[in-house]
Amino acid sequence: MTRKPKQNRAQNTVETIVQGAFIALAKHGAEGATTRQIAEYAGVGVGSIYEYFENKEAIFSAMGERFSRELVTVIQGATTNVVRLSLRDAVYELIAQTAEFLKKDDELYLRCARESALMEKHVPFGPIYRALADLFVQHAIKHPEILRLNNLQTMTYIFINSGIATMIRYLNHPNPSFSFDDLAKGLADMAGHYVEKELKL
Amino acid sequence: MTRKPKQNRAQNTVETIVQGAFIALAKHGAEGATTRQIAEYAGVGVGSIYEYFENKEAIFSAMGERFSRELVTVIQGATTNVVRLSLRDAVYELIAQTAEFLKKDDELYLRCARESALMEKHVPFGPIYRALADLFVQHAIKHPEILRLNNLQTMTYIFINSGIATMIRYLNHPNPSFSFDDLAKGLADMAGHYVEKELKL
DNA sequence: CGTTTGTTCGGATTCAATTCGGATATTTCC
DNA sequence: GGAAATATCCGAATTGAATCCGAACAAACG
Repeated sequence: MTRKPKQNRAQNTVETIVQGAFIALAKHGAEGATTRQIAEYAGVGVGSIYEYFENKEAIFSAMGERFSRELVTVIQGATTNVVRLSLRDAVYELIAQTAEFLKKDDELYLRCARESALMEKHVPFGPIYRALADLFVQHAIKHPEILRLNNLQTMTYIFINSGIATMIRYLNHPNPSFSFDDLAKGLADMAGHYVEKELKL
Repeated sequence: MTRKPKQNRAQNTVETIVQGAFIALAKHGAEGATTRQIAEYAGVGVGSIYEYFENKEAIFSAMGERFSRELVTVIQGATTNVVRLSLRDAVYELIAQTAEFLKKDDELYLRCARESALMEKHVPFGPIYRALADLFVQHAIKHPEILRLNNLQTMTYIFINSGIATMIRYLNHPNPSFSFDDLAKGLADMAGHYVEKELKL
C-alpha cells in the first residue's frame, strides 16, 4: 500500500522519482519510459517507486500536477502586468509567457508535452482553466466594457480552449508556413476583433 | 512479419478485427481493450491479429485511419451546401454535421474519441485538416472578398484547430453552463466577426 | 488429387509492471 | 546512549498482457 512520505528523506525520494520520470519521458518518449528507466534516472531502486506511487500512471499524474501547478504560478505571476493591457495585447503576452515556460530547463516540459497523449490524460486542466478565467475577470474589472458581452461564459471557454489547444498543437507539429509569433498574433487578433465587433452590436 | 490479406476471407478478418477493437474500446476504455478482448469481440483467435497488425498500436492506427477517412467523407459531402453559406453559417453547419457523425452508431466514435489520448496519437489529422482547408478554398471562391485577408494561412490554421479542439473537449467534458449549440454559435461568431472586422481595415 | 500458398489458431514465450519480505536508516523514548 | 519502533529502501520473484510460432486447416492451381 502506498504511504505518505513522513521524513525529509522520503519527501526527497518522491520528488526525485518525479524528476527522473520527466527526464526519462523527455529522453525516451512514453514507450522508453519503463519503471526501471525511471528508477535509474532517479537513482533509486524500482521497489521504491511503489512505496509512494500506486502504479506507473500515478507517476504521470504527479508529473501532470506539477506541470499544472507551475503553469498556474506563471499565469498568476503575469496577472498584474497583463490586466493593464488591451485584450489583444493581454492574449499575446500570455501566450509568450507560456511558451517561455514550456521552453525552460532545456525544453524539458515541451519535450514531455510532445507526448500529448499523456498530457491530455494526466494534466489537470481545471486549475489552469480557472487561473485563466480568474485572470480574465481581473482584466474585465479594469476594462468594464467587456462585461457588456452577453455570452461571456461561452466565449471565455472558447478563447481559453482554442488558445491552449492551438498553441500545443503548433509546438508539437510546427507548421513551416508561419511562425509561432504569427500564431500568437493571430490568436490575439481573433480575441481582440471578436470583442470589438461584438461590442459594436 | 505482417502480411497483406489476399483472399476475401482475410480481408474480412482484418475488417472484423478493427470493428472488434472499436467495440472493445467503446465498451471497456483503453485499458480494458486487451488483445484477447479484441479477438473475442471480433470472434477471432488472438494469433490472427498478429498476421495483419504489427502490434496493438497498429490496430489503433487502423482505427484512427478509418475514423479520419470517414470524417473526411462527411466534410466533402457537406461541401456543396456549405460553400453557399456565409462564413458564419458555414462554420455552424460544419460543426453540426461533425457532431452528428460522432454520434452515429450509438455514439461508437464519440465513445472512442473520449479516449482522447489514443485519438490524438492515432488519428491522422492531416487529411481532415486538408479537407477543411479545401472546403475553405471552395468557400473563398464563392466569397472572394475573404481573399483580401492577408494572414489567411495562419487564420485558417487557427480556426480549424480551435474548432476541432474545442468541440472535442466540450464533448468529452461538457460544461453545464452552456449547451453544445451555444458553443457552435460562439465558434461561428468568432470566425464571422473576425473576418468582418479584418476586412474593414 | 498433390502441391503450394494463404489463413487461422491458441499454447508457449517474453518482458515490463508490480509485489514482497528482508535489509538499512531514522526517530522515539526510556 | 541504546534498544525498540517506525520509516525507508531495495531488487529478486511473481504476474499478466503482448507477442511469437509452428502445427492444422482452407483455397488456388496445375
